[in-house]
Amino acid sequence: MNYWLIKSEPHEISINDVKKMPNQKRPWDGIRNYQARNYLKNSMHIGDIAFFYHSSCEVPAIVGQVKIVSEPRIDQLAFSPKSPYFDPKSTHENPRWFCRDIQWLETYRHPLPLKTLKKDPHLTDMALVQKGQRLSIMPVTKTEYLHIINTYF
DNA sequence: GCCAACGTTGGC
DNA sequence: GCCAACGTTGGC
Repeated sequence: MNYWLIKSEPHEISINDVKKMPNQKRPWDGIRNYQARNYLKNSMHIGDIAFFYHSSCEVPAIVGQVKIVSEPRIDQLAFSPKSPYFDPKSTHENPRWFCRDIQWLETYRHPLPLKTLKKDPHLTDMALVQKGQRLSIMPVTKTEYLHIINTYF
C-alpha cells in the first residue's frame, strides 16, 4: 500500500467534481509526463490513497483524499485530435499514456495550504515542497501521510 | 504576468 | 549523444 499526492487545477477538475461523479469515481487522465506515468502505471496499486491537491489557484492546498480504484488503462484522450491531451505518438498498437480511476473519499473542511506544509519541520523532505518539483503525481511516505493526517485533520 | 526549473525536440 | 531553443508547470 502506497500513498500519493495528485495535483489538479480546480477549474478543470476539483475534488468536488470527483465527488459529484456517478459512484464518486472518474478517470485520472491527461498525464503527459514520463515519470508521472511510470508512477501511475508501475508503482500505484488498487487501494492506494492519494491526497488531492489543488494547483495553479488562489490557495494551492491539499483539499481531500481519493482512492486508486483501477488498474492502469490506456488513456483514450491521447487518440482524440480535439483533446488538449492528444498525442499523435500514442497509438493503439503502442499506447504511450495511461490513466487510472480514482474514487472520492473525503473533502477536508479546511484545506491544508502549501504554505503550511512548507513551514512544517517534519515535512522538509516531502516531494511537494522541494524546489522545482512539478510532477502531477508524487509519492508520499507513510510517515508523511500519517503526520499530515494526525496533525492537520 | 513573471520567471525558475524542468522536460522535450530536433539539428548537427 | 550533445545542446540550444522552445514549451510547460506552477508558485508568487
